[in-house]
Amino acid sequence: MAKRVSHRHSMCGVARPLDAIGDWWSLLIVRDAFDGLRRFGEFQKSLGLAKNILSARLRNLLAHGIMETVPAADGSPYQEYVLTEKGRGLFPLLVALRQWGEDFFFEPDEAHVLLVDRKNGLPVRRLELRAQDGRIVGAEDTMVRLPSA
Amino acid sequence: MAKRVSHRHSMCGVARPLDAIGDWWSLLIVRDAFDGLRRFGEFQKSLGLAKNILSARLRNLLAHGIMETVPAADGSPYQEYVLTEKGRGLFPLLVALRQWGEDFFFEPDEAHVLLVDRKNGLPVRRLELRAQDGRIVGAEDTMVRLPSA
DNA sequence: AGACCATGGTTTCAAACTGAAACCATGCGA
DNA sequence: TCGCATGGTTTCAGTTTGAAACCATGGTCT
Repeated sequence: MAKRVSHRHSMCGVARPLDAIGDWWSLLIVRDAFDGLRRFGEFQKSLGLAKNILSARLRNLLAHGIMETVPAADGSPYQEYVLTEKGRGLFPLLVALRQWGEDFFFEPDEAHVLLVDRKNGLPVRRLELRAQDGRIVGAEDTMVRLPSA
Repeated sequence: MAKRVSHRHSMCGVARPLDAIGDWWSLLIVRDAFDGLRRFGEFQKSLGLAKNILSARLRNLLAHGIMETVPAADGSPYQEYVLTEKGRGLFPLLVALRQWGEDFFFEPDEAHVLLVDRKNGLPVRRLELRAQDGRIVGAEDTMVRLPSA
């Protein structure tokens, strides 16, 4: 479970997060958690994955501090799985994924789930990346700089 | 390769993109492609993955229209792999991943690669998600709305 | 108490996937 | 012609996946 990328360059800033998340199922679990799901059974029903797999993925998310268990909530003798701060930090990633999906995986007229502002129900804008001076920048406008200097 | 999530609800707006990407390796390939890598050998050296796996992942990325092959460039008799429009659309996702990594996987003083503005070498800002009215919104401020209405 | 059931897992086992290494193919240049 | 660089494919053992069966705990009903 821990040896997916044998950190050859001690794992770059993209590989390390990927390794922590684990796999796609984990990300779908996190998404469901953002949607308010908390119980083992809820995740299982929502995602339709095998219980052993769900169990392993939750364990991994706990181990990486992305989710944590809390004793109960409604008095039932079970525990619930909730996002940690670190887990909630995945929100922009999920939004990016969703917006990419909207752009390239749905016909213009095809109905799809929409991420909307709670305040007024209007769809949110696109994610935007800005430079220090406030310009919106894309891939072409940026580059990675090594730790160095 | 195509049956990772047996689209139970015909696959939501998050699962469908995930399915197309394939796996973590694919995302690392895309990241390398953003960094200018184009050749089979370059990807293999950079990522250190087995050639058969790289071959399979590239095939998958091609099949999903995320990358495409172009005849040559420097006259060599080989093809190069470049991002399509769809592939370039993954930029925000990679940025999200990178920023999450910066937040939770590096010590404050630990050196790490930085995404900078080409124009002036300054680090870019954080990704931001805004509502229609311009407010910056987080997970708590949003919800998903079903196709319905 | 005893039977039953809901929830949340673990175990088992066959099939699929992964990845290291060996092999193959093509197009050079010496 | 030989040798080599590049870009793959094939082979095969080891790992992972996932469906199904099983197990455990605690509550409910009678």
